[in-house]
Amino acid sequence: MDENSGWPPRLLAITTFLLSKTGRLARARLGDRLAREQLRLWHVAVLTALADFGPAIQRDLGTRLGIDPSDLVAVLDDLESAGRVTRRRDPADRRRWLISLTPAGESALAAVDRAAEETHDEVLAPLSAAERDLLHDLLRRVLLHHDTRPSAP
Amino acid sequence: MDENSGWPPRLLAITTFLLSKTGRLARARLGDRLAREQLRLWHVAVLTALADFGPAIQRDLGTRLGIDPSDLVAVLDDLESAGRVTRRRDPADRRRWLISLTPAGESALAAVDRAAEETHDEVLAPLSAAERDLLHDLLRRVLLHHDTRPSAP
DNA sequence: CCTATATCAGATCGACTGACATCT
DNA sequence: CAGATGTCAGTCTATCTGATATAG
Repeated sequence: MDENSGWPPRLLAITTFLLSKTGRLARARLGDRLAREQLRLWHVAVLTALADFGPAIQRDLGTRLGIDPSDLVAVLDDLESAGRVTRRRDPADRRRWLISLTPAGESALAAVDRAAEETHDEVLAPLSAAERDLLHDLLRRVLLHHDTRPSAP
Repeated sequence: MDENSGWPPRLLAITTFLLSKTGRLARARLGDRLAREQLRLWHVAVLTALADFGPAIQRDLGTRLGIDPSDLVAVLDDLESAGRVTRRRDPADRRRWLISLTPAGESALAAVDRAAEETHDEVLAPLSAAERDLLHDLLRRVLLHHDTRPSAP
């Protein structure tokens, strides 16, 4: 089975190489589908955070999602000009912006769900449903074990 | 378990998101260890290809590994100036360079094996040995299913 | 005065594109 | 001449740094 893959067997033996390659594949395919909805991955991360945790201060969004504060600016500019989030000053601390999801943002999330499903069918095609669940669980445990991003504000 | 992870549950539900994140994690950690040996990931790919398949024409290396021919130039420049590969003109077709592994290249590969093992212990820490094998097999099947890179010239 | 927040300008890196000299 | 091979210059994107204006 190694023989017709084209990859050097020594490379295929390195699990982190496989992770890196499949990760890049997954990112590219998901990104393609999201682009049809005028969305990028960071946009999705922000929308899901607002949907799951409610309105948030810009800075907290950044630390929670692990996106650089300076890059978050442009992401929110995009989402705001598309009407998917609103930026309001926090009356209690006027340095802060309070970010909220709009109905347009919620419907964008519905499109994200469809895009994710389609991407899974494509990317995980060689795996059975049970194997997909298994892969999901393994990856989830790996990610959460290493995560430095989050923690409570 | 979702509650203390910091990530939005909706994001964690997307397998391709997990793949993307863990892939980036794996790439970063492996890259750190390889940097100690003055190696990058593309350097490793080239060295393994030469070790597994023997000397190769530059262009075949590029198509086999899926690296852009123009980027391969710099990768080989690095490896050659470090004495890890040699570039010789193909006497039969003087447009072509014939790339060969040197003893220094082989010993670099030994260092790569150590780096990969250390990285696995770090990145896959939350998984048992059996689970690591399982993850490896699942990722391998996903990657090989999608691969467009290889095939015979 | 010192810190926090948001923003902007720029460096860096990896992947990709287009032009080109050399050789078959 | 047409096509293949390797090389160089430049673009594009994502990520990260550093400086700055405003507010607490």
